[in-house]
Amino acid sequence: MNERSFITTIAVYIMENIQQQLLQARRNLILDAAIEVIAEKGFQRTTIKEIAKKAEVADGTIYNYFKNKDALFMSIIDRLIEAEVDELAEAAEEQPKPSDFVGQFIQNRMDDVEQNLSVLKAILPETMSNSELGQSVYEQIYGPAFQIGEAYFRQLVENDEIESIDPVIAGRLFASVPMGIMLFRLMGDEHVAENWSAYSEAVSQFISQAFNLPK
Amino acid sequence: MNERSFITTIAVYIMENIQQQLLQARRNLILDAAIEVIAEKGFQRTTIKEIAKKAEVADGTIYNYFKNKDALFMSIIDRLIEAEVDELAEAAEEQPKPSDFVGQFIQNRMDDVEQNLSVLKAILPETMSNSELGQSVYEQIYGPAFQIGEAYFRQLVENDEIESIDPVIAGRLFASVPMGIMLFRLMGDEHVAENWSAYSEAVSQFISQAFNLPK
Amino acid sequence: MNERSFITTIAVYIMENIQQQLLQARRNLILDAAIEVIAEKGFQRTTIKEIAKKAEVADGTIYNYFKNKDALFMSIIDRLIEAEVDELAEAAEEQPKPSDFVGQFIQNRMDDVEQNLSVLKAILPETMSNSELGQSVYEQIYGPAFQIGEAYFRQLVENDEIESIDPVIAGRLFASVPMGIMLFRLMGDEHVAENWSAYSEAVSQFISQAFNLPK
Amino acid sequence: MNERSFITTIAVYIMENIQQQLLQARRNLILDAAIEVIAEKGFQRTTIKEIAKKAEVADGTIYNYFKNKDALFMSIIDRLIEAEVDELAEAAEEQPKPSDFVGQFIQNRMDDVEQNLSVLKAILPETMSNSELGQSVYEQIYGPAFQIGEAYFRQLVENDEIESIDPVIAGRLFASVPMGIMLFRLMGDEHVAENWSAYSEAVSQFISQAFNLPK
DNA sequence: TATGAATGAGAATTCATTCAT
DNA sequence: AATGAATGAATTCTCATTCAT
Repeated sequence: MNERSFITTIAVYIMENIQQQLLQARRNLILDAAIEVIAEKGFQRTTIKEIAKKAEVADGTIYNYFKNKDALFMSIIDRLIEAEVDELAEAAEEQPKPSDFVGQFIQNRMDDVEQNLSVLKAILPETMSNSELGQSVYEQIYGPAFQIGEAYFRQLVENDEIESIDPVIAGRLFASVPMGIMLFRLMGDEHVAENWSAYSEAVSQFISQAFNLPK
Repeated sequence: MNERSFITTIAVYIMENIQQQLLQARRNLILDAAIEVIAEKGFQRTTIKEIAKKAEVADGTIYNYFKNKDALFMSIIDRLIEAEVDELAEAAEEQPKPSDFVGQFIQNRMDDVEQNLSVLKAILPETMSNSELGQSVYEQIYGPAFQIGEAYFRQLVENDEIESIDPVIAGRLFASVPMGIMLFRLMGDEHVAENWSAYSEAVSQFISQAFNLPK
Repeated sequence: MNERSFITTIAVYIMENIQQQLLQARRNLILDAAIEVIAEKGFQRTTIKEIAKKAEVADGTIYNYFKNKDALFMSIIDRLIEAEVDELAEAAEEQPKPSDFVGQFIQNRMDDVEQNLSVLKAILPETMSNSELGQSVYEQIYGPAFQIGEAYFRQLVENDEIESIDPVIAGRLFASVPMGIMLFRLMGDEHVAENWSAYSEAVSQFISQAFNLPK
Repeated sequence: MNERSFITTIAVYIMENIQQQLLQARRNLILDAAIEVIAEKGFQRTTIKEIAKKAEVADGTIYNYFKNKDALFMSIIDRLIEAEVDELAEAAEEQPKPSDFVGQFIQNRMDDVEQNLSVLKAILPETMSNSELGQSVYEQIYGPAFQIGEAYFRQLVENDEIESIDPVIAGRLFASVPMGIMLFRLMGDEHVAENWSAYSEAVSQFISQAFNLPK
C-alpha cells in the first residue's frame, strides 16, 4: 500500500521537478517586474503593490519568495553580482596579449552594461545612498575589476611596455571611462544611448592612447 | 497717521533688511542641515524631523521656508546648479591656450567635486532614479560642460592640433574620466578619497595623453 | 453491477473503519500539536502554519478537520470539558464521607491540572479575554464544580457538622484555593511547579482547617 | 530684544507647565481608552484603530505617546505595578498585630482588585500567554506580595503563635484565596461580582481560620 | 484526502503636512 | 514667524483561508 511503482516514482520526481522550475520561474518573474519598476522610479519610491501589479501576482505572493522588500532588492543585486563576478573571473584568468586585452575587456564591460541596463539603473542609486549596500557592491564588483586592471598595468610596467605608472591609480583611470560613460547613459544622455557601440569603440581607443599601449 | 517720519522709514527699512538677512540665513541653515543628513542617508530615507533636528528648528518651521520636501530638495539642487553654472560660464568665456585648458578645467571640476561632495552625494542618487530631476540637472550642468568640451575639441581639430575626431564623443570621453573618478569617490573608494589631488593630476595627464594634446 | 459480494462489503466496511480511525488519529495529532504550540505562545500568537508544522501536515490539511482556527480552538476546549465534566459527574455521584471528600476532591482536581497543564495554559488566557468563551467554560466546568462544593457544604450544615455558612460563598472559597495555586503555577511560579504534590496536600489541609471539618 | 521681562518669563513657564499637563492628560486618556478596549477584547484582538477611536484621537497620535503597541501595553502594566508596589511597600513596613494584619491585607488587596478590575482584566490573560511579561509582573507584584506573607508567617511561627508551617507554601496558600476569587470575578462569576465585599470579609475569615490565627 | 502556493483583507507603523497657540 | 502635537493617507508585512493539482 505504501509502495509506489517505479513509474509512479519517476512521475512524482518529474512533477516535483516541474513544480520547482515553475516556482523558480515565478520568482524570476517577480524579480523582473521589480527591476523594471525600480529602474523607473527608484527603490524607495517603488511599492510592493506596484511590483505585485507589474508581476501580476498578489501582494502577499511576493513574500512567499522574498522575506521582505530589502531581501528582494538584495536578490536583484545578487543576480547582477553573480553574472558579473563570473565574467570578471573569466577575464582575470586569461593571459591576454596587451594589444587586445583593453579592447576585449572594455567591450565586455560595455556589453554587460548594455544588457543589464535596467538592473544597473535600479541598483546604482541605491548603492550610493545606502553605504552598507554600496560597500558590498563595491567589494564584489568594482574591487575585482580594479584588480584586473591593476594586475594588467603592473605587468606592462614590469615588461617595460609602458612607462612607470602607479598601477592602483591606473586601474581606476582605466575603469573611470566606461564608468563615466555608463553614468551619462543612465542619466538619460541620448547621444550616448543611441551610439553605444561607437562609444564602446571610442572608449577602447581613448584608453589605449592614454596609456600609450603597444598595438 | 499713515505718514512716517524719515527716520522711522529708514529704521524700518534697516530692520526689514536685517530681518530679510536673518531669514535668508535660517534658510541656509536648513539647507545645510538637509544636505548633511541627505548625503548620509539618501533623500527618501531622510525625514523632515531629522532635518529639523539637525537644523535645530521645529518641523513646522521648515515649511515656512520650503513649500514641501520636494521643494526643499530642489533648492539643494538649485544651489549646486547656480554655483556650477557660474563656474562653467566663466570657463566657457576664457579663451584658454590648449596647453593648460585641460589641466585648468579638470582641476576646477575636481575642486568643485571636493567642495560639494556632500551635496553631490545628496543629489546624484536622486537624479538617477528620478528622471525628471535627472533631466534638469543634465541640461543645466552636464550639457554645458559637454559643450565646453565639444567647442574645445572642435577648435583643436580645426587648428589641426589634433587629428580629426567626433567632438561630441570626445566631449563625453573627456568628461567621463573625472565623472567616473568622482563616482568611485562617492561610492566610498578610500584610495580615491585619500589621494584626491593625485587623482586630479593623473586625470589631466591621462586625458592629455589620450587626446595627444600639444604641450 | 451495483451489487457487492458479501466479502467485498465486509472488506469495505473494515477499510472504512480503519479509515475512520486514521482520520480520528490525525485529528488528535493536530489537536495535540495545537495545544502544545498555543500553550507556549498563546492562541492569537500561534499561526496555523506553526501548528501544521508541529503536526507535520500541510496547512490546508488542518482545514479538512476543523472549519477554521476558532473551531480548532473550540475543539481543544471541548476535549478538556468532556474529560472534566465526566470526572465531575463522577465526583458528584459519590456520597463521600466528609472526612475524605475534600482530600479526594482536591487531589483529583490538582491531578487534573497536572495532567492538563498545557491545555489549561492554552485555554485559560483566552477564556479570560473572550467573554463568550469564558462564559461557556464557566458554565460547564466551574459551575458544576461549585455546585458539588455547595451541595457538600449544605449537607454539612444540615448535619450540624460545621457551623452555619453560606454554601454558595463556601463553594467558591473552597475552589479558590486550588484555583489560585494553579494560577501561580501557570504563571511560572517555580516553587509551586516543583512541589506540586506538596501543594496538593497543603491545599487539602488548609481547606479542612479553614472549614473546621470533622476528621 | 532677546530679553524677556520677568512677567513674560513667568507666563512662559506657566504655559509650558499647562502644556505638560495637557500632554500628560492626553496620555492618560489614551491609556484609559486602551485599558477599556483591551479589558473587553484582549490585547491581541484589540487594534490601534479601536483604541484611537475610543480615545477620540487619530491612529498616529497614539504613536506620539507610545513607541508601539507593546510599549502602550507595558505602560498599562507599569501603571498597575506602580500603584501596587507602593501599596505593598506600605503594607510591608507596618508592623501589624496578627489579629488584624490578615484582615487589613486582604481587604486592601481586594479593594485594589475592585478598583483596577478593568486593568487586571486587560493584563492578566496577556501575562499568562506571554512568558516574558508574566515573569516581569510576577517578580514585581506577586513576588513581593508573597514575601510579605512569608515574613508574616515566619514571624508567627517564631513567636509560637501558630504551629510550625512552611512559610513559603503558607504565603502562596494565603494569596491563593483572593487570587482565586479574583479569577472567578474576572471570568464573569456574577455572584462574586455582586457580593464583592461579602467575599472580602469571607476570605479574611477563611484564611484566619485556616491558619488558626490568634484573634 | 493531502498539499502548499496564492490570495488579499487587515494590522502596525511611518511621516509629510497642517494648524492652533 | 516659530512651534510641535495632531492628523490620516500610505506602506510594509502577516496570516487565515482557499483551491488547483
